[in-house]
Amino acid sequence: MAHPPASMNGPRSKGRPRSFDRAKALEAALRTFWKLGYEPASVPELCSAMGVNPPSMYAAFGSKAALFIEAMEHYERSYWEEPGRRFLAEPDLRRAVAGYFEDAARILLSPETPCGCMVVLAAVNLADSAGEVAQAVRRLRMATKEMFAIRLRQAAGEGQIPPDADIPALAGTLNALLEGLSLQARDGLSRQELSAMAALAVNLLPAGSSRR
Amino acid sequence: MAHPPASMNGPRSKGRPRSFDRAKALEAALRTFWKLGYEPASVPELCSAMGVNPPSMYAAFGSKAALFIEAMEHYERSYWEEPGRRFLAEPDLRRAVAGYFEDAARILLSPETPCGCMVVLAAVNLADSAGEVAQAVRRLRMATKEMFAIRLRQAAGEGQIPPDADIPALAGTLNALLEGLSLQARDGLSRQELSAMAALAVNLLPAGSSRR
DNA sequence: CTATTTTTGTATTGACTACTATAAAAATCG
DNA sequence: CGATTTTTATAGTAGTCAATACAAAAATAG
Repeated sequence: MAHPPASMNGPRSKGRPRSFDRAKALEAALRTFWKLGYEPASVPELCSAMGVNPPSMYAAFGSKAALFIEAMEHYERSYWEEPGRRFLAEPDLRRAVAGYFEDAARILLSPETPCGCMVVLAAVNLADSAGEVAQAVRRLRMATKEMFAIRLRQAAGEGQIPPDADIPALAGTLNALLEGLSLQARDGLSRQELSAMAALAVNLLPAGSSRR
Repeated sequence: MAHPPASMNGPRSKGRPRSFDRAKALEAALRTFWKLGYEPASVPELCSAMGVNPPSMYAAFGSKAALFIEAMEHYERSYWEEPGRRFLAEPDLRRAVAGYFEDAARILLSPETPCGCMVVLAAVNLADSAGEVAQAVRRLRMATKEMFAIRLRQAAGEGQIPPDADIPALAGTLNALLEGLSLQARDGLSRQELSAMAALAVNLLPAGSSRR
């Protein structure tokens, strides 16, 4: 515990250097929250997974709620940002939807990570005291729905779906199906089952104006 | 507290009679679990809603877990049994699906009850110690999926969907969408929004053999 | 009546929760 | 060097959790 671990900090500040890697500790916390959920993950269990004692965790992250929110933001960036970019960039709407739900099935049942989506599952049924966490999670869920809506508006402008399509309802339904898949993943369905279900998502889209 | 309240028990047993209505207490517990979730609903809070002290609750129901399971079974019978019967009895598959999801939207956002489905939402993210509850909830969720599968097999036999349709995937997708709607309901969507989404469920069904 | 049985309310149990007071340790600054 | 600052580990804090020990109360049985 003599030298500071490899971390790219600027000019060393004055006090005793931190003896753990903040990013790795956050990753460990993410895994624990993802697997157990917000409230079942106790602070001692989190700290044990992080390899850190409670006072160090509180000094570095502030509180259990702040640690969760930071872990969730890291999760979103690590797992969903790139699929989201592909979804928005794919010119063909049906290919975009099929591709996104394929990505989702892969993420939700990756053998290397806990089952299901952390944002959907890890913060359901919170006590009133965790209102801060519930708010942050809801905001992220709404962002995904809005992403669907953006891509659908674009498709409506290009005639890939009828111009009078009910875009909020479509976006909401895609979002509901996506969140439902997380529950299925945690209930133990196989990767094949989940992929077969994801492939049906495109059926929710109404026919393009070129076909009617 | 002199006479036993109106209850249709057989020959009175020996000891001091119960001073509360077991069925009404169960109903109050159901509301509390439904609104708060399994773990956030504390025993003192449950007992307060039931108008009963903890020892009486434990004598009547056994444990918090047993109380939840009994409340959930009562919930299922009270709210979903009849829609399920209609779904299985309706001869036209598309009308059956549309009707069931309409019913669901109404139940999930009834102004008189908490938002969302108790079976889907009230027992997500449980601590390991609540394994008994998690198992009971999962069993009920699987029963709903099996109900979809039964009706789809019947429809495939009648040519309302292609005979080679992937029925497990279809049933799973309908189930995932239904469960996703519960999350949307709890996230604050309106009855109109939820109904519009529910109406899209029939689009998941492949065209009947008479059309290809 | 007394004996027995069951429910009642009060008050508590030990275990667990998130969080922190304290002081020693380890770095930089002057 | 000594002074300052920050992190560390130990050992707690107060509060809440599900579940109960206990004895008074209220019924039936004989």
